[in-house]
Amino acid sequence: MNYLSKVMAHLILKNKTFIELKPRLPYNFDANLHKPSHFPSSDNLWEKGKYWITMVWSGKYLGLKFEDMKNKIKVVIYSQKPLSRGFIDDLIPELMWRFNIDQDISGFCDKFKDENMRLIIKKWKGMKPIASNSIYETLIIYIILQNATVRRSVQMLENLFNKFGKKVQFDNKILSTFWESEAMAKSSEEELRELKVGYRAKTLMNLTKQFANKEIDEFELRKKSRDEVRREILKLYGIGPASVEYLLFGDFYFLDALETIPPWEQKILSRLLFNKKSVPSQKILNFFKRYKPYEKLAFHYIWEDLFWKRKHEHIDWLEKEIRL
DNA sequence: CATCAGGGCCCTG
DNA sequence: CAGGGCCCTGAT
Repeated sequence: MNYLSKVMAHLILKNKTFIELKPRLPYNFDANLHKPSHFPSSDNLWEKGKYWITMVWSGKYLGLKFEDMKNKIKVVIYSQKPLSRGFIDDLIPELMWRFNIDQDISGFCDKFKDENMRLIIKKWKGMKPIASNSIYETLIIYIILQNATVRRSVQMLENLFNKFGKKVQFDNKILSTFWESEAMAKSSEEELRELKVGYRAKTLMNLTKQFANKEIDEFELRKKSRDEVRREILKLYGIGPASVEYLLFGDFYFLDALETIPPWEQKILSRLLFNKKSVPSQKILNFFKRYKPYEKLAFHYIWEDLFWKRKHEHIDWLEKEIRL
């Protein structure tokens, strides 16, 4: 296969399987499937009440379409060929986990009555952390976030998609997919560097090999406590306190895990909460203690509320803190 | 032009 | 435990 035909070949996913998921209430479809603070990537697409994302699962490339049906979620699973009953039976619990369909956060939504949080909860009640991806894929994203501006992170991820992933066509969309760790493990640090990932090539390769060698078991990790997960993940080369902070909340759904505030978030929260240029991060951490045991979830509500606002109103000071 | 910092982390001394 | 180096890119 020559280079051109590889680039052009989209997988056509025309087989459809319909399922319905029943989310635990309170549940907010749009606030869960779209996080405006995240950078855009070509493996997913959101519009009000609808969400498309690709998935690599058990060696198959899938397209998922979610639709908001009030208190249930309609999911269409697109695939190249019909899916077996067994395949679907394995997939459903994974969707339940990845899209955090069943977590109960009513304790948080009902508990806090301070003026600021009350108004934010009123808007976003039912917003939860969402992994959307496997832990391998998520760690890749965290690595390309490190020490880079948004534009560069986007560029790195798209380069990786184009080299190692596929393009799939379903429901009139063409989206990128991630890849299986084995595909990247066959590559080399030098080849990765050509994709402009810089010194992260070493980190990506290292991580990829550990997954390809099955040294990390995502499903076992999900059963462990917050501190066990933190310890295990920090052992990984290239994953430090900032990345693990995101991971514990965003992928393992620990709602209290708030221990470090990265510098750029510190600047934004200093302004938002204290109307000052730079407040010590300890002071910010102390502020969130009032939301115990939901410190990180409270952070998430405040953070995403700000970025939802940014979608339809210009916030001058915020724009200056977001380095594109 | 050159220099520098940026959604960090590792390694060294 | 502080601080230099790391790839690349756009800002200054």
